[in-house]
Amino acid sequence: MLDLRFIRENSEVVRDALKKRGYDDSVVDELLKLDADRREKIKRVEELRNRRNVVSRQIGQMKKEGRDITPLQEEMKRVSDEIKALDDDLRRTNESIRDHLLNIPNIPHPSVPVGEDEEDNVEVRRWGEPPEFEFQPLNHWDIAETLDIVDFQRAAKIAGARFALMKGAGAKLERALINFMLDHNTSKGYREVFPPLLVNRDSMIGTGQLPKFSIELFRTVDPELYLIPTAEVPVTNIHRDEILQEEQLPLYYTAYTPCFRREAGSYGKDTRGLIRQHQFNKVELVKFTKPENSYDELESLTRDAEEILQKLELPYRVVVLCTGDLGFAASKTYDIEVWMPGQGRYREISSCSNFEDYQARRANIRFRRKGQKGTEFVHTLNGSGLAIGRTVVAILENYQQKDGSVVIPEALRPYMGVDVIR
RNA sequence: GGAGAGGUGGCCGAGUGGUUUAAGGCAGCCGCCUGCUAAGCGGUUGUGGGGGUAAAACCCCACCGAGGGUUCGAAUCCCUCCCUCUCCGCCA
Repeated sequence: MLDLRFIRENSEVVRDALKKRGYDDSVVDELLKLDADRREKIKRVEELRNRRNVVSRQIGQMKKEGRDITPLQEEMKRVSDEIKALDDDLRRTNESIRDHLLNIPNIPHPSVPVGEDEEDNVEVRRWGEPPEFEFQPLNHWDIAETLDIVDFQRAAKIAGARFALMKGAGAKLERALINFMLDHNTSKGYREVFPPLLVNRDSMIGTGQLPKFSIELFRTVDPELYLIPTAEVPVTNIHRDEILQEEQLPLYYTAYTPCFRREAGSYGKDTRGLIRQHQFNKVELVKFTKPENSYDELESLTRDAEEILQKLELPYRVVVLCTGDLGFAASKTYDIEVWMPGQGRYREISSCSNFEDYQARRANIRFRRKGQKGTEFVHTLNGSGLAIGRTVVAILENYQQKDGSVVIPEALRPYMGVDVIR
């Protein structure tokens, strides 16, 4: 959420940001009107409240002295009624302002390239060479089914489309990758947490999933809770409504969680295989930082995620998302895309973002500088480190052998206990 | 699921309708005093918002788990909800 005062004082910046993202900017004018209206009403209602406070004190005094207070009481009755009416009015105005604010995306960082869609994302670096095969490389689902390590048929019977049943070495590969990544991340100074997988509405609003993107979420009915689409949600909300001390920052967390996504609107996309599932595992990186450090922290967070692919010796590239492709709450995002021989292209395996104070303002996460009055919002960042399912895909496809077996990357062998899946 | 207790400022803790529109203590910060230290004395200490100012100072409003209600006036009375704790039941 943006600061209303910021919008008031920098309306052109906000309008410009909305246009770059392909959003309608008329909301700015509506907000400015509501804001002026709000402040006018606050002024009036507070004057009335002040009058009521003063006179009520008088009444108490007079009553003690046994004087007649009836006329004052009658006047105050009218004042109170007026306050009540104005309060109702003001509440509606505030709600309307909040609705508008919650639906305005974050402002892209100046370094973010302007563009319409993923075609306009800009590659910033590559690592590794796509492997050469002396045979036609297979899709991961063909490899997996042959090895009998993923069963899509039975998963569909149990749950439906976009679910997978991992079996044998497939299940173990999943578990090995989780442990491997968590160990890597904790060695980089991230504190491991295992959060709730169902969260309340306030948490979803805090990180920006609600109210705008409810269609993407699975929800329980009684009580009303939401299945997390990413560990970003519960982990960022760890410090919701808190005031941190400057010395506590930066805070680094890593969490393994399953993630649940409706994938509404992606019908027909990646219908086969493990790429796009309703339930998938992910290891996440989350940072809380001081504002002046957040962009350096974004760089190091991205490098931390990249290192996992380097250790696994999987070729990848890093792209910076353009304004049109940038997520709603993000100011700047690097996608890490791993090479997938079965598809002959790079596919997203991690998304590392700086949200600046956008989530912190929604979730009310602040800090106090030593020796200074007042508070500031922290900056929040997160990135996948990494998506497990897609890493499985990358390993199966990049390490496939002519005989149908799959070699396990060396760094992963201590976790897998075997060198080859056959 | 049943029964009960409780949620007050960084912490402890008083407060059941009007000099408590949050006492007192602890901790923190500042200063003073003392040639003896975890001693004494005084002051100070939150968050958000509106106004004001060149910027301050300053003035005002709100905040005692959340939201409603009663009242001239609510931490205090009433209603709904949330959370925590204890006991019972059930349970991985």
